[in-house]
Amino acid sequence: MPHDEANIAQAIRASGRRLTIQRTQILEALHRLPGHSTAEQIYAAVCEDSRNAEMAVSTVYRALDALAAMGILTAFADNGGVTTYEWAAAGAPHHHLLCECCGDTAEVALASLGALAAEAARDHRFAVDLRHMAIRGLCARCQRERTARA
Amino acid sequence: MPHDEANIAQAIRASGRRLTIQRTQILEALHRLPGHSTAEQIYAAVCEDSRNAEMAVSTVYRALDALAAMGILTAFADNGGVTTYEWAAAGAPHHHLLCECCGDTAEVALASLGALAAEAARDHRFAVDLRHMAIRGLCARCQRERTARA
DNA sequence: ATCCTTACCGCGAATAGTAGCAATAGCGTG
DNA sequence: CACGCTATTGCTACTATTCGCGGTAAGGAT
Ligand SMILES: [Mn+2]
Ligand SMILES: [Mn+2]
Ligand SMILES: [Zn+2]
Ligand SMILES: [Zn+2]
Repeated sequence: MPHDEANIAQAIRASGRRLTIQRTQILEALHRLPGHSTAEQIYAAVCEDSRNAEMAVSTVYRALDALAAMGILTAFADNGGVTTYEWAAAGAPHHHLLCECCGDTAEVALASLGALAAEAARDHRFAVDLRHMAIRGLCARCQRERTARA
Repeated sequence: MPHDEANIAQAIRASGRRLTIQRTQILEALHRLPGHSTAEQIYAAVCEDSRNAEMAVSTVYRALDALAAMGILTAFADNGGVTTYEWAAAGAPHHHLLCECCGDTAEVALASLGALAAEAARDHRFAVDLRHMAIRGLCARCQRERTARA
């Protein structure tokens, strides 16, 4: 969860990983980008900075994967199936409502997910990953359109 | 939800879609395959049947998509990100617990998802799609391994 | 049975993301 | 600071899935 340079660097090394220039540049790009970003967007942001040498896209995918595995970033698959990243520490813990119809995504905090996690733990000894969870369904607008058409 | 030939055929036509031989063969393959299947597996099953002429893979993807949109099949992205299909009417309504660590998936019924749907509807006018929902986290075994290692 | 509309098919190209591998470069150690 | 181990990179090939297009064939209506 550390959001500042020094702590992130330390966390990366403490986990047996290495702080490469590529990862540094990716983290810088993430600091510049607001909210949710995809690997392609982050790659583009890295390329934009003329001080950076060229980087392979696969490096971005692998770096984001590693940062998410460490809990520094959170990831979720948006409606197009594209993986989307965000600082884990950004704002309050929240979840995503993805409309299957229009593709819209909303950030919300759902209290009843606590009960879900408790039930899964009690009945199935399963530890639900609540961070940045994506829930699919229909947004208000698309529900209206669907009932209007029927 | 119809599981038998005649009802499915009728539902397909009623929705303005067409019951092509390709779709018939895909439905036959689905009847043969047990549990969850991926598009590739269904494609392989269609090809296996020597009575069938060759079919393009993209046709399978499109057919499964259409059948899922009609509610005849349900789909969810398994741990590898591979889309997995199942008869919507098969067994009791259930959900999936996907272990992010070992990739294992378990089928369970979670009562507290009702409260989640209610909360999303009340606070965000969002209709959660509870059918075949996939929840990620850590299975019992992987939790044990993780605490043992720490 | 014949016609007409248009949903659907096959094909080939494009996309997001992963995997394998040899070369490179962090970083803990002496 | 030089050394060695191995995590990581760049590249390329590959997988799962989607998309556009011109041709085909369901199936409702004469
Ligand atoms: Mn978010
Ligand atoms: Mn299932
Ligand atoms: Zn919507
Ligand atoms: Zn597991």
